[in-house]
Amino acid sequence: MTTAPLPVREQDPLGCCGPILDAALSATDAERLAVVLRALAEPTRLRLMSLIGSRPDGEACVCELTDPVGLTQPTVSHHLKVLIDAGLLEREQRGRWAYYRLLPDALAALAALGGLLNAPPAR
Amino acid sequence: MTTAPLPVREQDPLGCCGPILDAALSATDAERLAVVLRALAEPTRLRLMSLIGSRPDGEACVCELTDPVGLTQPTVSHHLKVLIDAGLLEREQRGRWAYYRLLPDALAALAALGGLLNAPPAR
DNA sequence: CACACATATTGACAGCCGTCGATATGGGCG
DNA sequence: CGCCCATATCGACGGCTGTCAATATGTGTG
Repeated sequence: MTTAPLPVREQDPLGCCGPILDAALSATDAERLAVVLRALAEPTRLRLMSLIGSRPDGEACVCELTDPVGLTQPTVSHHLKVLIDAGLLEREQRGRWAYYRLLPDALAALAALGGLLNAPPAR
Repeated sequence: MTTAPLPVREQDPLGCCGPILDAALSATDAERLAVVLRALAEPTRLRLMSLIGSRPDGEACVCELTDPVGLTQPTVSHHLKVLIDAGLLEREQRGRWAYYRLLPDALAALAALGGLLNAPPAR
């Protein structure tokens, strides 16, 4: 009891935890990762991602998103652009509408991030 | 070619992808997740997390962190506090030094996030 | 071509955030 | 107790960002 064990490391001491925990992140790698995380670290954008991803066909147009998030159309378009620039969404114009879809990386990231919802800050 | 397949969904159409992709995120859940992501969405804080996590004993004190990130001690202390408030780090005072360690959620999150480093934005 | 509709862009403004120097706090040592 | 060292807090400043109203762009329709 004197030493609380490290929760994951011990099971697989050599390289189980991905590049971030094996060696210190370089400044450029940290910036690259931060670009993606900055895009996700905003409640509205998280909801947009979730709204798009939870559609049965996996896509949505702007007009279907403004209402659920309760913001103006320009603001929603702005957020979608941020997500596209981060490499998380793709845009496809079909007729008058623009359809947005999650890219594979985004799917993986959101699936992984879901785990954080079950564990509120450990006070 | 006409329809690019969704990369993950098709393998397991019902609930494979965690809570975020199964149903639209509520405003409060989005805010809860954003709190954690805001803390991680900063290059310096990512490097601090990585530096701490990649230590052989899984912990580090402030004096060991200021040099690698190249910032002043107050700034590093500030970042560490942000990470603690987000429930990602724990602090233990031992003698004159304060040792920081990654919490289990942080370990899981960083391990998952590592995947994003291999895939630059899909232009 | 003129119009209507969906979306994108622009410009402005308020609030948040990363950084620093200066200073306070807190623990060990003589 | 008085000093030193490690860390935390404070106050200030500049830059970034989320939001909106107004307007521009683009796409189908009559």
